[in-house]
Amino acid sequence: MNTQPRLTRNQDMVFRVLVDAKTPLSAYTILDQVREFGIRAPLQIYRALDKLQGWGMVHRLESLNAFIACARADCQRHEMVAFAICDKCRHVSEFSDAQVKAHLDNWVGDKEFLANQTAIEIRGTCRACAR
Amino acid sequence: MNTQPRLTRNQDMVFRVLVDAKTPLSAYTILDQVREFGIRAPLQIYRALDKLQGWGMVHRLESLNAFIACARADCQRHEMVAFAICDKCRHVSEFSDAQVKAHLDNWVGDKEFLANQTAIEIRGTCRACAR
DNA sequence: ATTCTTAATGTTATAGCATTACAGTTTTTT
DNA sequence: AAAAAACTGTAATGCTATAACATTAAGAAT
Repeated sequence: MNTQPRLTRNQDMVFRVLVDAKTPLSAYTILDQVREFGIRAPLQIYRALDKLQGWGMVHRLESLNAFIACARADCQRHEMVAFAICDKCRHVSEFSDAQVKAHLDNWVGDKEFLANQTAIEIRGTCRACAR
Repeated sequence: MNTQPRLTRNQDMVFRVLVDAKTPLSAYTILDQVREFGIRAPLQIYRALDKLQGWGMVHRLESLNAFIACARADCQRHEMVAFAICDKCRHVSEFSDAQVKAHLDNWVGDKEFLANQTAIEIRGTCRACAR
């Protein structure tokens, strides 16, 4: 988890696209939106995403194969983060629960498992879509 | 979450492969192992996996795009399940933590989010690989 | 038993997601 | 200025998943 320098051109473009979209985007969708600025290949997107993830500015949603900008103004804190993903409108709520983190930490501690990264993704229907 | 009838030929083959492998397998890896029995197309695997997942006999590991047989002898109970995945040896520990479940239920309850399915996947290094 | 209905199968083609390999450029450090 | 490190560009390829359509098998009802 590196410390974050100034963004490069590609990184900045990718990040802006994700910030503007309120919804998760696949790498190829991002690509489509930056083609007009000269980016042509998927790898250019994936490389930028890797860096942005490393800095905690972007999260990968494993169950969607998609990416979303970090919801928190200050992207420095990296506690355990969880997502509630609406399967109807694709809205994503990001939250972090200290108690959930504590319990999982506890479990892996017991097993002497060295946790690196944790994905918690709840799929379902948000309140707005539930009617 | 259907009730489970007797397995069909394809379902049975796919399930056996997953039970024998102690480690998660991709759909295409499964396919390779059942080609000799006449299965030729990915879709045949995916269809069997869908059913097996519906019956709780197989879990999908979202962060690996892979599948694993349920670790519990009795595959009927479907509480919230979590996985600790070793990135070195690919060993997967399946566990379920009532307290984690309670906290997440709590959170989604507050938000009036209708949870359907929850993935909790901890990536890291297991004890055996940590030396 | 024959019909009706539903579920599962087989096959081809295609869509969507991600990485390897290699060459070149820019930026930072010394 | 030279060396090292980070980033970029491009093409090719590999892995994951589904759409569409035709067929077959299995179970239920009369």
